[in-house]
Amino acid sequence: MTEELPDLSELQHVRLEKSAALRAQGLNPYPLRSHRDGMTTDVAALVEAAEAGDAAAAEKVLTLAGRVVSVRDMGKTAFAHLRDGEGQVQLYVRRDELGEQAFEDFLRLVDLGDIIEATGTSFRTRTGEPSLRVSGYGMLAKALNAPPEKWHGLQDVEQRYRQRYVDLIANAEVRDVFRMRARIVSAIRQYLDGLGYIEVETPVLQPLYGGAAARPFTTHHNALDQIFYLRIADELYLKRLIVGGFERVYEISKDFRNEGIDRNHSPEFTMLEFYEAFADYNIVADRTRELVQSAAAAAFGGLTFTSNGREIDLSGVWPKITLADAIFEASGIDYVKYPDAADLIAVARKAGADIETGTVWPRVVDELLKQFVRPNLIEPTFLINYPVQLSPLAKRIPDDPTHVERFQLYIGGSELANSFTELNDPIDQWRRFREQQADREAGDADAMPLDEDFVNALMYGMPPTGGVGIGIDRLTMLFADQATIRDVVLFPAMRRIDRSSRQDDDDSTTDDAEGALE
RNA sequence: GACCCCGUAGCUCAAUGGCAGAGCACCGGACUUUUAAUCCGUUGGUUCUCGGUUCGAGUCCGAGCGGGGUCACCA
Repeated sequence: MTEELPDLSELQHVRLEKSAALRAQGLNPYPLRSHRDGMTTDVAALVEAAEAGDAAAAEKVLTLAGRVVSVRDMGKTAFAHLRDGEGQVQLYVRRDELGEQAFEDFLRLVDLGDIIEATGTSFRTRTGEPSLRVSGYGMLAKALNAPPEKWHGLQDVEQRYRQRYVDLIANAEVRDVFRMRARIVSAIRQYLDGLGYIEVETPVLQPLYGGAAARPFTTHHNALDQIFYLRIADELYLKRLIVGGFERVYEISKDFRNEGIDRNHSPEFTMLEFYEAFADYNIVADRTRELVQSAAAAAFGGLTFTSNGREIDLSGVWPKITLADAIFEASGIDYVKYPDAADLIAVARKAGADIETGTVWPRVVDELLKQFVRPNLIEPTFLINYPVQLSPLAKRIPDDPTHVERFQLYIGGSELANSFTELNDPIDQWRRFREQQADREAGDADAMPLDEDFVNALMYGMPPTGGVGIGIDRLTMLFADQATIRDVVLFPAMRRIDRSSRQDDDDSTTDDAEGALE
C-alpha cells in the first residue's frame, strides 16, 4: 500500500475523507459482497399487495442495493432515491428508527452517486409514493466522482461519448436506447433461430478482404510476419459455409471500414448477414420484412412508430419497385437508354442533379438514386434489380443480363438492407472479380480484390442461395429515433486526446513491447 | 481531407475589450412525509493550450488540440 494519490479535485477529496471516516469506524467503503434480496420494483408490488389485505407483504423485510440518485434532508428525517437495474424507489430514513449515529452518518457520509444497500419494509408515503422505510443501510461502493447535474443531466456530447458510463448514469433516455438495441438483436436471433438458422463466427482477421466495396483497416501479425485485414463484410465466408452444406447461416458481428466518419458512418459497425440455400432474393425479402417487423415488436411493441417527425407503418407487405422505374418516376430519366456516362450525366443535370464531370456510369446511377429517389422512401420499400456493374457478387436476371437480382430496403429515407440472389457460377464470378481488378488498377480503391479461394469454393458447387446484410446500428437509429450513429453505439470511435503519447504510429515498438510480455 | 461553429467552477449555463458570475452539486446551519424540497450562510476558476495586439483579452488576431455540423469518401 502506497500513500500516493492520483490528482484529486477538492470535491473528490471531500468524498475520500468520508471514505476514510467509514474505515475509521471499522466499515469497509468497498466491501466484497452485498446482501441484496430484492429489487426496487418489488416495493410497489409489496405496497399494492399490502393494500389488498396481505399482512405479510406489509411486514416483508427487503434489502435493496443500488445507486443513490437523490437525497432530501428534512432534519430528523430524510428522503432519497435508490436506483438499481430494474428501476428506482424512494427511501424514507428516520432518525428515531435508524438511531442517532447511523442517521447522522447517512446524511454526513452518503453522497449522491454512492452505491449502498438499504433494508426495510414497504409502505406508501402521504404523497402516494411507494417507499422503503429504512431500518438499516450499508455502503457498498463509495463514489469519489459526483454525478452530473440532476436536472439537465450530462449535455456535453464529447464527454457523453468518451465516458459513456457517466452518460448512462445521468441520462435515462440513453439507457433506454441501448436496452432497445439489445431487444432488437435478441429478437433477430429468435427469428432466425426459429427458422433453423445456425449462428456462426467467421474471421475478423482476414488475409484477403472482400464482400463489399470499401477500404479496409490493415494490421500485422508478428509471428506470421504477415498483413491481415479487418473484415469489411462477412459475405464470402458465409457463402463458403453454404458450399460446405450448412443451408441456413447467419452472423451478427462488427465490420470495419476505413472511411470517413459522420452521422451515418462509424469505422466499426454491427452487421447482420444471413444466407439461405435454395432461396432467392424474393424469399430473402420476405424474411427481411418479417425480421424487421419482429424486431420492431420487440423494440417498441408495435408496427407503427415515429422517426424524425414522420409516422411510419411497417405492417402488411412492403412494395417492390425496380430501380429503373423508381428513378424514372422521380426524375423522368430512363438510365437504361443512356449507357454512356457522359450522356447520362448530361440528362441528369438537365433534371436538376448535382453530379461531377467524370463520374463513372454506375456511380451516376447511384447519384440518381440518392438525389431523386431516396429522400422520398419513407414507408418501407424494396428497390429491386440493380445494374450488374454495381453488384459483382449477384446473379444476373435471365431476361436482362445487364441487371442483377438485388434489392435494397429503404425505411425512413435510410438504406437498411442489401440483398441479392447470390452468384454461384464460378466462372462468371471469376470474370466479375477480374473486372473489379481492372477497376482497382484504374485507381478505384474500393474495388474488391480477386479471391481465388472463394472461386475455388464455388467450383465445388454452391446451391442457389439468397443472402442479405442488415445494418444493426441503422435499424436501431430508426427504431430509437436517433439522428446519429454515435447515439446507438456505446463507445463510438474518438480521436485520441493525449498528444504527448502520440508517436507517429510506430507499430514495431508497441509490437515488440507486447511480444516481450508473452 | 476542406469549410463553418463551439471549448468559462464537478455539472448546466451567463458575462459591449474594463473587478469572472448564477443555478445545481459541495461545505456549515434550520426543519420528522419530501420529491427539481424549502430557507440562511460559505467555498469553489490555468476562461482548452501556446503566442500576439492592447493601458487592459473569457471577448480581438495567429497557430495548435479536442468536439460538433456541412461537404467529399462510403453502408
